[in-house]
Amino acid sequence: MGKGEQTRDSILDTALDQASLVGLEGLSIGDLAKKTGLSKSGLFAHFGSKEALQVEILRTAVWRFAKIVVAPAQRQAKGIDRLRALFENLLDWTEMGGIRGGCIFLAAAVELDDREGLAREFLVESQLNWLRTLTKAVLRTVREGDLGAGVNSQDFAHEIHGIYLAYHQAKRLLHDPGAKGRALRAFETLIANNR
Amino acid sequence: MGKGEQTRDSILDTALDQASLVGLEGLSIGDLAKKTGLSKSGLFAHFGSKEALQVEILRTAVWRFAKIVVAPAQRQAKGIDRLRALFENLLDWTEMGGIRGGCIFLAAAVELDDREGLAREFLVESQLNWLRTLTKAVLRTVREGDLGAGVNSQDFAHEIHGIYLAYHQAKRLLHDPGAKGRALRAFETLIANNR
DNA sequence: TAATAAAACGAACGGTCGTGCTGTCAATTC
DNA sequence: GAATTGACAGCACGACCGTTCGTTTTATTA
Repeated sequence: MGKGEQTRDSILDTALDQASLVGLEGLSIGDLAKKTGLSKSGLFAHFGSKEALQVEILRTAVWRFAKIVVAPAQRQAKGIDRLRALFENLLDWTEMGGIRGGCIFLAAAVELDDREGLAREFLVESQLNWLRTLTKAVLRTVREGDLGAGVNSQDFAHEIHGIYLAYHQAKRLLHDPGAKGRALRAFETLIANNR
Repeated sequence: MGKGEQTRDSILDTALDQASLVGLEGLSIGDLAKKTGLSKSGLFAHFGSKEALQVEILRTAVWRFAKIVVAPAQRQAKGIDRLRALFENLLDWTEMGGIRGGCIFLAAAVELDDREGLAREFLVESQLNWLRTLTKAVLRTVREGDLGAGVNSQDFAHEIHGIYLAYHQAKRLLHDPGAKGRALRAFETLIANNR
């Protein structure tokens, strides 16, 4: 790995963390340069535009998400175990990934939903991809017999996603200590109601 | 109502809409002045600081939410009808309220969750208040016999909230035309599973 | 209608924003 | 070890940021 690539990666590490705190738009190149010990123009040259930087931040996040949430779950037996692993990994993925400001995909979702451009397009594709992964895991769980044959896998995936969203907000905005317990409970109830 | 108050209200109408599009921080006073036909300093004098303006925007949103979502539901019979009215009003409240950028409480939640200050405090109080309203409606539904006695009203309220969050994201980020149908289905399934 | 108070304006403040351009220094390649 | 490429710094740009000030216009009250 050449020098440039190395610097670029360390910029993106810092940028991801920072963007989770202040948002993709709120993030400033000057501030990021200060935090990484580079000059503003030196940092800027790595990406060429702020939008490109934002896309790369999202790409970094996707990569980390895959490593922390998806990959370990694939090592579980297909069916309910794998689905549960996906969900439980999801709950802690930002902490595991060293991201202080919470799930950047949720932050970006509300920040970009009215904008247009490459960052939005990349985010939409990522989210669709995640929902597909979740849906597929549900479908396999049905096939394994751990969920009833009448379960609509897509609806089910969205319900799991909703539990995550509520959990995330309760934890990060309301500082609700019961958030995680409630999320786990909601997940198990959802499973139990659809056996 | 004096002239000042009148102007202030029309500023807040525009500001609420704009903040829903670009966020509470992304909103700029100069741009807002242009859109309302005022000078920057003239507008600024109404609030004294940007943070105060943000709080007033949230207050405006709360007021409108109460009028569109909560008040009509109170005219329904207590129990399942009222709970359902709350949920269904919730799904369309931003369109009904003439807010183009989606639910500002969700946008503000991810924007403010790492900040501190009056805006964050106001938002937390608002969200807790909404969850209490929802919880109370669930509790009454249990008492009316439309939900089983074993239902944990607080958990139940959070699950409804989660359905809303997933719906909102699917609609606004993914432009999923099936979002509303799925949300209504999820709600009814949740009710049916807890009778 | 005159006196008073409220509302809005215009200009300017110090800062920061994203983005160029030019030069220099260091790393890679021959 | 020289030549070439790439990484980064320094400086400047025009634009816009939130905020303050003193002044002028408009609305309210006596």
